[in-house]
Amino acid sequence: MLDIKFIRENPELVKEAVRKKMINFDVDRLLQLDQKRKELMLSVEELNKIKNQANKEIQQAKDEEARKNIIAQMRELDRNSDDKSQEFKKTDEEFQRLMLLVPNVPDESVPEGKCDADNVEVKTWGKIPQFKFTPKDHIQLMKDLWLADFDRGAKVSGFRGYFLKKEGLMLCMAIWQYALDLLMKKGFAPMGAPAIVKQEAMTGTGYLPQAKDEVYATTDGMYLVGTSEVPLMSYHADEILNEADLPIKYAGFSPCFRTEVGSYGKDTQGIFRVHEFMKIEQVVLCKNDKQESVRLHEEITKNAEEILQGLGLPYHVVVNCTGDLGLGQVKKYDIECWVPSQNKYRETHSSSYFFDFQTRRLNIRYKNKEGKTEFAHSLNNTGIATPRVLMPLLENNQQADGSIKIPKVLYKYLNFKEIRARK
RNA sequence: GGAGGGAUGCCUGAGCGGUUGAAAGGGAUAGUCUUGAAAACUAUUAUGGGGUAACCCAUCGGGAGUUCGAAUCUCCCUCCCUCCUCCA
Repeated sequence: MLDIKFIRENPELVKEAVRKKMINFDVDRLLQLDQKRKELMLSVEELNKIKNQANKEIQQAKDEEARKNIIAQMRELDRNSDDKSQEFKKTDEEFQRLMLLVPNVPDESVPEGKCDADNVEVKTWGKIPQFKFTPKDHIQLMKDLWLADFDRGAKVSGFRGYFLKKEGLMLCMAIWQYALDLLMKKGFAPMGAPAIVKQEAMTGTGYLPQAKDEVYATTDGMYLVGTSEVPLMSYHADEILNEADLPIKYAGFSPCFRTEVGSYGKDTQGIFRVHEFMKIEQVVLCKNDKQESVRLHEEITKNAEEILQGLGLPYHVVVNCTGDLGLGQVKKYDIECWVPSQNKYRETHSSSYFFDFQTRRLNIRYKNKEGKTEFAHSLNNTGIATPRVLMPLLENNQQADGSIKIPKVLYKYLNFKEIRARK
């Protein structure tokens, strides 16, 4: 959510943001509503003032006669004030509804574009492997090595269902531990976060009402999170933090659920795009300062790069174009790992910052050195997501004999160094 | 799932339907005193909105209602606690 004052003073900037992010939103209508709301609020307050005064007079009234007189007058007044306050309530509700749909303004450095095809590569790392044999895709590898069962996954869980088996699961667990250890060394506090949350948490982080179709709801009105960013950001909702404690860094671990509507036909096979997965997520709260947000954004992006470098996975970093930004995001980098079978990079990480867009919705503030309360800034990035990362990991590390070489950094978490073909 | 109890400011904790935006204590901040510290004393100490300002409006978990008037009464919701039940 943006500050209404900012929208009033910079309507053109907001309209530009709407255009660039390709969102359907009428800024002028919001501003009209804002004006109307302000006027109604003033008249409601004026009526309240009169009522409050009259109530005091009733208390101090000398006799029953005087009391009754004032009460009679009040009744008259109430008839008018009811209409006004009803109108104010209606206007305010609509205003609040629209405020949740106003997009954040993208940074100047974000390239303009429509979709992920317009994202701009800013960095590459690692050597793309040259195979002297025909490499298999991850699906074939996982089937051959008994790392997953997709047929029974579909039987039990439906479309995009999967079972992780044997070394497939052990590998995932090793990767979690590896990523968590690395992030803990960087000062991130590990947090096991709930995956079932209330609506406020989804709205506060900006997934509702905007992306309603993409989240699962439970029968009792709760929601399944698509990332632990949701519970971890909500963790400090309605709190006033101390500036000295910032930045706060969490490494959240939770299952993640995504309906993947709108992705029909995309990545229908394998473990790249699934309805449920596990993710370690970097979540950061910092002070209300653009430089600090930018600095930390680079930092959490580097953390993810370090995780991938340790795993030896070739990747590139793209800066997402305006059309590929979420409602609240100011800027976003996607890190994409090389996938030999597809001969291209595929997204494994997403690193973004929001300024106070989320913290305004969640009411997360802190006391600054002058003793004033300000909204914090928020950022987040993937640490590692499984099983998705297995796709580049298995494919890039496959050997001519069909086995998989395990990256050295995972040795300490596993009792095997390669996964051999089964007979 | 069943039966009760509760939610008040930074914290603890009072609060008869009408100067209660809210007692008291603690904490914090500033000042006096002191070589310094402690103690003592004094003062300040909620948030949001509007206004140049005086000041005004809203807020006692959230929402709806009763009333001229609600922290206080009624209903619904959320959360917490105790007991029973169930359970990885």
